[in-house]
Amino acid sequence: MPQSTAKIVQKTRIQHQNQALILKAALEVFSAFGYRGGTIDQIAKKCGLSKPNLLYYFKRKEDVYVAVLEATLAEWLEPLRGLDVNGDPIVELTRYVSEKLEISLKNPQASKLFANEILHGAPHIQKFLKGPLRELVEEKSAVIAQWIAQKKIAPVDPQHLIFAIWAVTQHYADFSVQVEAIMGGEPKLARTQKAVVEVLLRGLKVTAENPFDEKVFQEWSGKADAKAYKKL
Amino acid sequence: MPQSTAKIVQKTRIQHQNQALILKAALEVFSAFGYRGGTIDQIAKKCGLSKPNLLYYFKRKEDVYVAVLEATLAEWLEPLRGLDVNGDPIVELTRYVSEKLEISLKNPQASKLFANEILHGAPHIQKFLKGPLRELVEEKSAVIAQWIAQKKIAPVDPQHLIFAIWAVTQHYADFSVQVEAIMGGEPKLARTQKAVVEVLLRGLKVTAENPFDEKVFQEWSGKADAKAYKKL
DNA sequence: ACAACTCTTGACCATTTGATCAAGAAATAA
DNA sequence: TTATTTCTTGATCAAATGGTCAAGAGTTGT
Repeated sequence: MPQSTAKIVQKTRIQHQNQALILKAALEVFSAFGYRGGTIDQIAKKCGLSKPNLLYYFKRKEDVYVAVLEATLAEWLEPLRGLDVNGDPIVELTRYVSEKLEISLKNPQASKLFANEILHGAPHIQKFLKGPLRELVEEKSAVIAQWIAQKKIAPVDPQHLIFAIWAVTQHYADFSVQVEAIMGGEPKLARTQKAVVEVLLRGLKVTAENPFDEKVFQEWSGKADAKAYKKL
Repeated sequence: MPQSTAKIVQKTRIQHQNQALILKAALEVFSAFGYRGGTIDQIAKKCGLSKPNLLYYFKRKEDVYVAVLEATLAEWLEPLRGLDVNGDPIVELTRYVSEKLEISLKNPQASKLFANEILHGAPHIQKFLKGPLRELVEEKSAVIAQWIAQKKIAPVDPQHLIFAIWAVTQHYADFSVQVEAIMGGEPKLARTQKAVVEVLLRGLKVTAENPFDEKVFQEWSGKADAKAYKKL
């Protein structure tokens, strides 16, 4: 008998090779046209396989989509993982923002694929959002909250800070067409990185000239959602 | 003879009425499923018209899409238009950010429709991006640059600041599924507004405690792109 | 009431597209 | 070589979908 049901467990060299071909082509097609917009004919043609041959490796169109989508999720989480509570907050956050921006811009297709999935209700990755992603955000929110408690950075809502970082960094990949239309061309990575870091993080710095704002801090730490950060 | 070619110029009461019905249903469908993903059957069913009847008002599916898309563009520009060079920068920017966020959250479908269009290369609104939108951004970038020159706010790249504001405010509408998955429910508008304003604008404030940073300013105003802001 | 115009729809068509299948070609193991 | 498994594809299907058309129903002005 052939393979199990939907996915091929892992076997021959040629399987490995063709699956990689398919996933690569599928990323291009789905990121450009969306799930409904992309066709398996397109994908098959793009990687030089016949349509039935493609369907030999992935039984259904949806299987191809899910496979390529899941391949991007790990990459998505990676940069945030590195946020180290023992490091200097500004250094850590600067690294995170720069890295996230760079990854988004280096692989805009993955970013767009992900954005498209979320935009249409994330029908295939609900579990990822409510599971690993949520847990990681909670963990790293706690890290940021700790920095605030230690008065190393100005008080902000950690979750919303993370959202802001995601929003801005992905914006340059997902909305590249708009950015380029307005700026009249592709912006330079280094320049964008600097601008984004400044916009997002300057307000957080605590220095001699920017003392920690006790008033805002009191107000902030009195909030009802302090529960989430108390468990430190 | 019937109407002109594609669009109906403006005639009877019943035309007005049905076109409004169609556009409303089309917004729901296209924002949820994208252009390729949404079908005219869906739209027709949703507004209680037969498919041929819908096609009587809009000859082609694309015409429906373009019509509903264009209807959102004006709304898109509106909040930024209000940025007043004579007002207090922080007040003006706070109003802009709050307003943009509120509009996005009040009409997430329009926001998602727009996001989807850009995400897939903006095939229908290239002119809008390179025309009215770009002009408005240039105009308002100049306003922000002037505030910086007057040392009323800290130096930032105005265009990137505007991008950041767009990115963050739209994030809550376009990626609402992700936000809700992580926060465990729909966030409160007022709370989000406050957090977003803080994250985006706190770094800009110039007060006794946050003096204007001459060093960064020198560096910034020496940049090659100062050309764009010199024409003030 | 009548004519002219506007609106509505059932039936129909052509194309696209996801998916199947049987049969043959390649590769692999004996 | 031979047997077995893996891989490939032309032909074909059924469903979905954008779009057409002619004929009839409704509305409006005179």
